[in-house]
Formats: sequence, structure tokens, C-alpha cells
Amino acid sequence: MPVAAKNKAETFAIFRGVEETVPVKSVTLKDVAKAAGVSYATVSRALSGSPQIGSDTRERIIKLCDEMGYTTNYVARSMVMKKTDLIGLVVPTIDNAFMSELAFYVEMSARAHGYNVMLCNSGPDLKQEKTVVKLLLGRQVDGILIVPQSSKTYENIRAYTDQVPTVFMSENLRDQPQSYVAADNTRGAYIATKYLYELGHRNILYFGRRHTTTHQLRAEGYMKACQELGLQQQFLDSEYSRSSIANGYEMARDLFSKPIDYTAIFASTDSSALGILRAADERHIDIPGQVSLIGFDNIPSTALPRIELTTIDQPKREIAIQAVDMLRDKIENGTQGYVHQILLPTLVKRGTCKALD
Amino acid sequence: MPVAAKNKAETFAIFRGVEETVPVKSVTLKDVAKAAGVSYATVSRALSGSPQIGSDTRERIIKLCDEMGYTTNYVARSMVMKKTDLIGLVVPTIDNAFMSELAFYVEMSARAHGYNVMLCNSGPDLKQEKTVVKLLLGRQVDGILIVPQSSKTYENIRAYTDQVPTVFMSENLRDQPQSYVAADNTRGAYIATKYLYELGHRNILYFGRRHTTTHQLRAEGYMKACQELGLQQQFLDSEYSRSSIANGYEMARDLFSKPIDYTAIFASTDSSALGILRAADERHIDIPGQVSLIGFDNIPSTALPRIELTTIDQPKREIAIQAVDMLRDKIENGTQGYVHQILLPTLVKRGTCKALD
DNA sequence: CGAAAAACTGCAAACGTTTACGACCTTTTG
DNA sequence: CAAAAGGTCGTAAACGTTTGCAGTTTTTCG
Repeated sequence: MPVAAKNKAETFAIFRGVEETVPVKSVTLKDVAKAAGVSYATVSRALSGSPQIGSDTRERIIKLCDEMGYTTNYVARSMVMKKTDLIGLVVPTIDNAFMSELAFYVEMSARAHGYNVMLCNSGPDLKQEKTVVKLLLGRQVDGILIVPQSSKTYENIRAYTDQVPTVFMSENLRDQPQSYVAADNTRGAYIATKYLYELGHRNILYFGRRHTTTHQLRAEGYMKACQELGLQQQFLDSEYSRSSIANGYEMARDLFSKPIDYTAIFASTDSSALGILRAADERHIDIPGQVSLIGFDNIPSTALPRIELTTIDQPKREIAIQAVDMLRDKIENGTQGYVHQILLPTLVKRGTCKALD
Repeated sequence: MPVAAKNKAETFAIFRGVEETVPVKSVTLKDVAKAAGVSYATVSRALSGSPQIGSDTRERIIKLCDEMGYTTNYVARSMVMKKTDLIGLVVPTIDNAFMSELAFYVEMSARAHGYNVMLCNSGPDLKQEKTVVKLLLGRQVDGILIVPQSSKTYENIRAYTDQVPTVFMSENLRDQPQSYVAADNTRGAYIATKYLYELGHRNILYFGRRHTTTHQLRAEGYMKACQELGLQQQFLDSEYSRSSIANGYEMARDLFSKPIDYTAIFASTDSSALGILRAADERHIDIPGQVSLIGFDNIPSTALPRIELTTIDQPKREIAIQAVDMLRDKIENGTQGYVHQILLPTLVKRGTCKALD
């Protein structure tokens, strides 16, 4: 695990002083009960809004709790309630614009409904993914939200997903019996290709991976559009398992060293599109002058000045919110079936696509 | 809270079928004890590696646990152990390149040491920040790692920080009696300014906020360098409370509509530098041809093609790792004092600064 | 062989809650 | 005015662990 601190030499610490921290023994129900002269069951009822308690004593107790700084101990509570109000969020790496935006909305929405989220990075391998899911189970989370690492994730954690409500995010699971909410990748790719077509492009290159379900679906959308519109299909497959700017750049360098027999590129990922941009700049290939470029995901970087990448937006906020709603439904209503929720991606036009004349 | 799903109309769901999920009653110590024909205390000891147990029975029990799929219930465990092995991570918004990178390393490092992390967004206001910290206390976290919202955070959550080990990240707290680990903002700004000076620049504009401690320190570093080098100081203050590309852009538009009497800009934040870039492009001001630009933070976007922003790197990974180390020390050794750990930022040269001739 | 030591295992308390049940007191009702 | 009804509160069990202590068995060694 890459977590050891390097260049310690470059750090320096200053010890400043000592706080007068009192090791606070947190106050319990029993404490306020004693102070109020009632049993601690009564205090519990006062806090939980039980009807079987006098409104005068309730107020008195609540006020006392406030004064004494009582906060209910959630782990004790979870113990008896047999639920933790905790959901596990597992993402390949939170260090990633797409994931972190998802995580943001997940946490906000979850908390708005009384849940806290436990964050786990599942990267880089399937073993760790399995480990963190198992860990989450031990923590007794009420449910799990997971962005799968690859198409193998389902098999990888199958043993646990029937022990706790689980919904997959972002990655389509196709025919597997699991709930998920994701963008319609096929349609997004279709929209992108068709947009390029409408701009006059007839030779469109598909650039990217095809060996995860998500990317397979994107490729399918591209192919469907090509068939409908009578275009020839052209692929540049990536052997890389993770798409990144660096990988896209490497691939694009190769690509641009050969004759250019296309007028537009559909990159299956914004990251790879960004890599293409770098390679193109290096080779003095004008985008969109010589070739148009469209990406997929609409990560924040695409909106940057000088980048202005035209792309397909994955509605991250909606994916996150729908996912926690779906999970809540499973948790709170014990809903048993599995649901596939597919959200529409949208075209966001910026500066890297140009009409052919 | 901005969490309601919009454009539901654009979504559609497909119900596919029903899983044959058995509502699994999770197996407890008592269960495996019965199966093994021993008391559950013995099972507990077998798992926990207690010395007072026969190695033959231990192996037998461990094997049995494996077969029965037993995983220890952490909430029950936490109950008696009086610790949860949980640390709370609170950041203004995880939806932010800087925070998410920090969070990534925090989670990795924490888990490597047996802790799980509970993630909370504290934004946008101080009230919510207080709320989530209180929540974390109720969850009985062993410690809290927090990236403060503003310089008011310390006062805001002071009532809780002495109830649980806490270390602040990234924001310098100056003379306040709280542990933190952060980059040396003053020095970073000093380095940036001096670099510009060495490139021949004599009129350097400080661009950004100054009303948070962090930015005040950066301004001080700039001022110190100016004094030492005999440069005139020039400020463009932002009235915005949060720095973002949009804010930087707005400010820069105003700026560029007036005569340009500087040859370089030190932006107190990469985000604002990105905003400057956009405004400059709009006005056809050549960067770095006409004016050099340096940022602060080294967020991932700065490394993008066509951006290539020269900047000062905050060692996020080191900050994260040192912070959890410091927190662990407080938790596990009950260390009482407070420590300020200050890490050296470094200059990363890219394309937006040019030597004056 | 016998006793002390060592090795192993079980009993039971404790952690801080929630809640079913029952007890008590007050009010209503016929 | 007695009984039923309703309201209010306390008792105690339960949740699944860990661990001090005591009890039992085995080993060791004089």
C-alpha cells in the first residue's frame, strides 16, 4: 500500500504547548436519569419522542440533557436497534473527479435522510475490493453503494451482496441480478456519434477501451449509430485497463504518427480525450480544425479554459441521489427485487467539434 | 439541502425480476460456540489471538468460523472495547480536487492502520460543520480529521475538540492550541514570488483573497519576498469568500479592463489562476507572453495540456499521511500536547511563467 | 506418587441503549 | 362510588462482544 510518508526530511514540526484537555467521560442516559430523578428508560423515551410520557417531564429532561451535554451513543443504540444508519460507499479511488462528485452527492443525500457514510477506496485490485466490502459488513452497515472496479466486481463480491442491500452505481451490470443506477452509455455514445454525423463527419474513429461493460455499451452505441447512418466503423482499442490522460496520450501518439483517415474522434472517456488533446498539440494537429473531438463523462476539467471539450454528460448528481433513494427503499421497506435505473446522458457542446464544410 | 432529484422525467427504470435473497441472520459467536461445543468466550479468544487457549482448539474454531462465515460484529465489539476504530473525516466539500486527493490518502492510510473513515461534507455553512462534528461524536469516533471551512472553524467546534482527539488539516491555525498539519503557505508564496523575481519580473501582482488564515499567510510570504527584493507590492483583493474559477474569472475581467502595469501575477489559488487564464484568453492577453502567471496548490487540472500552469505544490499525500499519524498518536498513546506540523511546498515549473528579457 | 504449576476453558459482568410488560396513579364513566 | 380506562413511569431483558476471575484438567517435577 502506497502510504508511507516520503521526504520526511522536508518536514519540520513545532511543539507548541499543552492543552488543558480533561479526558471527558461522556455522559450517559444513566447520568441524566440520576440527575433528573427518574429511570433511564424515561429519559430514553423523552428523547425518542415516545407518546407514553408526560409533556412536563419530557421538557424538563430534554432541557437537562442539553445542559449536561448528552448525546446519544449511536453504537449502543445500533446494538439494540439492529441497524446502524450507516451506509458503505466503495469507489475505486475517491481521488478522481467523477468519483468525488458522486461521493459528494451521496453523502449529502444520505445525511439528509439520517444516514452516515463510510468511505472505502477499493482500488487497485479485486482483492482489496473484496476486503473492504467484508469490512463494511463487519461494521454492520445497513447498505452498500458501490462503484465497481471492473465487470468482474459482481462475481467478486457476490457472496456479500445478498447479506446486505446493495446498489451498484455508474457501471451497467447488464443482465446480472443486481440493482444499479447508471447513465445510458449506449445512448450517450449514440448521441455523440450522431452529433458528429450532423456536423458532416463521415469518418469517425472510436477511441478507447472496450473490455468493461460500460465501454462495451458505449462501443455498441457508436456501432448502432454507424449502422443507422451508414458510416464505416473504425476502432482504436486500448489495452490499458484503466483509462487515464497518460494512457490516452500514449495511444494518441501512435495514432497520430499514422495517416489520418478520419475527421472526428469519439473518445470513450474524457480522460482519454484529454490525452488526445495533448498528443494533438504536440503534433500540431488542430482540434477542431483538422479533427473534431468529443469525450464522455463531462468531468470538471473539460470545462476549463483552453480545453472546452465537447462531451457527453453523465448526470452524476442524479445517479447519486437515485442510488441512495433506491438503497433506502431496500433498507427501509425491505424491497426484494432488483431494479435497473438508467439515466439519460446529455450532449454538452463546447469547443472541440466543428462542422465540416 | 440541495439534494432533491431533478429532471426525473429524463430517467426511466426497468424492473427486471426477483432475487432469491435469503434474509441472512448473521452468525454470532454463540452460534459457532454451539457448533464447536465450547463456550463463546473460547471462540472470542480463539479469534483475538489470546495466548490462553490451546492451539488445537484454536485452529479448529478458526476453521469453523471460516466455514460458517462468521465475521465479528464491530458494533458489539466497539461497545465493550470503548473504541470504534473509526475516524471522522470532515471536509468542506469532497467534490473538489484538493479535498478528494487528501481524502484518498487519508482513507488509505487509515485503513492500513486498522481504522475506517466516516466522511462528512461540512459545507456550506458553519452550522452544518458543527452539526456533522456533533454527529461524529455521537458515532463515538476515536478521532477527527478536519479541513476547516474558514478561520472561524476553530471557535465553531471548540466545544467538541476537547472531547475527542482532533487534528486540523491544510489550514494553518496560527496560534490556536490545536494540532494541525499544513503546508507552509508563507514559504510557498515566498518561493513563488522569488521565482518570478529571478525571471526578471519587478512588478508582481498578488491576486486573491486575504481573509482566511491560509491566504493571509500566503500574502505575508509575498510581502516578505517583496520587501527583501525591493519590489513594490500590488494587491487585488477578492471579496468572495470561496475561491473558484468563476470568481477568479470575474475578478480578472475587471482587472484586464484596466491598464496593465505588472508583468506577472501570483494567484493565491490555482482555481483563481484558471479563472485568470480564461479572462486573459478572452481579452487576447498572452500568457506567458505578456504576463506570467503562477498559482498555488497544484491541483490536477493545472497539469492538463493547454493549461500547464506553473504553481506551488501542496504535498497533499504527505499532509494526509502525517495527519493520520498524528491522530493515531493522540488516540493510541493518549498524547496530550498539540503539535503544528508544517510541510514544505515546492515549486513546479510549467508553462505559464516566462523570463523577461 | 503427590502436589504444585501450568494450561486451558467456562461463568458472568459490563458496555449504553430500546422497549415489552407490568405497576401505579389519576381521571372518566355508568 | 366502584370499576374501567387512560396516562405515566419503572423493571428488566436483550443486542453481541471482551475479559477478569474462578474452575477444571493436564503437565511437571521433586
